[in-house]
Amino acid sequence: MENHKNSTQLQGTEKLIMEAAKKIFGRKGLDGARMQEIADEAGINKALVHYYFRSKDKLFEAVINETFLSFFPKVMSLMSNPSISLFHKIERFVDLYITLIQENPHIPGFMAQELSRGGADRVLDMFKDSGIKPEVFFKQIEQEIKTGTIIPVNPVHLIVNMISMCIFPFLARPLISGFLIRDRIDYDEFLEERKKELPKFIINSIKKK
Amino acid sequence: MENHKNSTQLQGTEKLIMEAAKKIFGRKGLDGARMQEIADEAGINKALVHYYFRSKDKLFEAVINETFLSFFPKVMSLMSNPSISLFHKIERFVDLYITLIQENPHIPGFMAQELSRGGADRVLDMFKDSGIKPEVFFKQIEQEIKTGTIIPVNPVHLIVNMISMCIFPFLARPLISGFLIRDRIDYDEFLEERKKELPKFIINSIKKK
DNA sequence: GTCTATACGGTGATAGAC
DNA sequence: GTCTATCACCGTATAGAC
Repeated sequence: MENHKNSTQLQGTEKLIMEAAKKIFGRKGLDGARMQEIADEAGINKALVHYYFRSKDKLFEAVINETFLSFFPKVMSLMSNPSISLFHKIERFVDLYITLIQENPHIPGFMAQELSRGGADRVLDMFKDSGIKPEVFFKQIEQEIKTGTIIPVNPVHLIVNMISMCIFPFLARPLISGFLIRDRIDYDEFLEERKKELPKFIINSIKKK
Repeated sequence: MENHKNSTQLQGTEKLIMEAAKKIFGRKGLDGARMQEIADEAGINKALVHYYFRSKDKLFEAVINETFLSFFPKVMSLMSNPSISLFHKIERFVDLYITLIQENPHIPGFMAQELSRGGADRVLDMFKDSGIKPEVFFKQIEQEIKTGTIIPVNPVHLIVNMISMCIFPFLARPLISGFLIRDRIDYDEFLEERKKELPKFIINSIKKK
């Protein structure tokens, strides 16, 4: 895999374009986005976008790479750190995950799109390239099961559950907001509450009583 | 809201188009899908699609309506049935939800797309039109909290958790499959296992010990 | 590097024969 | 109802001046 600059290294116009592209692609997808729209968002001319990234596909590719590279390593290095206890790890996972998405709101849109586009292979590749092994987390779970701290669970279901509950609320944000209005609750409030409640929910579900 | 025929009432060519459109729109989205592609999938001519549905947008609209109408009522009538106990309701919810999606694999794609397109209002409207009140479910939770059967939980988080864990695995299917290969497990196996494990997981997480 | 103007292809939609 | 042929438009991409 080639080397990729990440956005903090990019400067000036190129960075403007990247940020604009994240926003527009994240909202409308590869097909729905217009190069004109991205140019407008970046406050520059349409031709310049092509000057920097050659084609729409190339630009999309670049955005995908940067998005996942800014995300996976952080989460994964947490998960594969063997010196953090399982429960503590769950707490930090939820907080990190939700916080990262709050700071990069385009991520869920990309996840969904890239996955439905059949881009799973790419994601799996990045995974391997990151040099990080999820086995650490799996082993940790098996260990706690033996110790009797938690009840027997399939680690795959557990991790799927965790990720689902962190990401999906962002995709369903407009829907949830609709419900929250009834209670006069703000969506951001809801998320902050969630950072506290979700770890409890998860730990409770596997803890031995 | 106007009356809509559902797919079981449609016949012949019109039904062929609807089914093809579900498939293609679900995979590629409104913008990514091509009328030609839909026509091919239906085994008919492109002009005929326009003959039946006037425009691409109208067709998409029709597919969205039918999709949600074939889904919401079933789930919602379950949730708002006050004579089913909370735990039993959770079990049936998971099974019904996952089974419905297995039978209509295009649903998750639509959910994600329609939501990211800002179609939440439409969904909320359908909700209201269905004449069903989620309050029943909420009240039931509050009741069980008072009784002491379950620990105090925010009902909104609980329902969001339930829906997240049912839907998201379908969006992430290609990713999960990648992981499962390692264990020589089939995705359908995984789903069947999930129908059994998920209710336990949810009930465990709120049950008082 | 940044702009304006334009070429080019693809796609939604319609007309009209059968 | 179903087809073939065609139009009109829009969006990507490039050429070329500054």
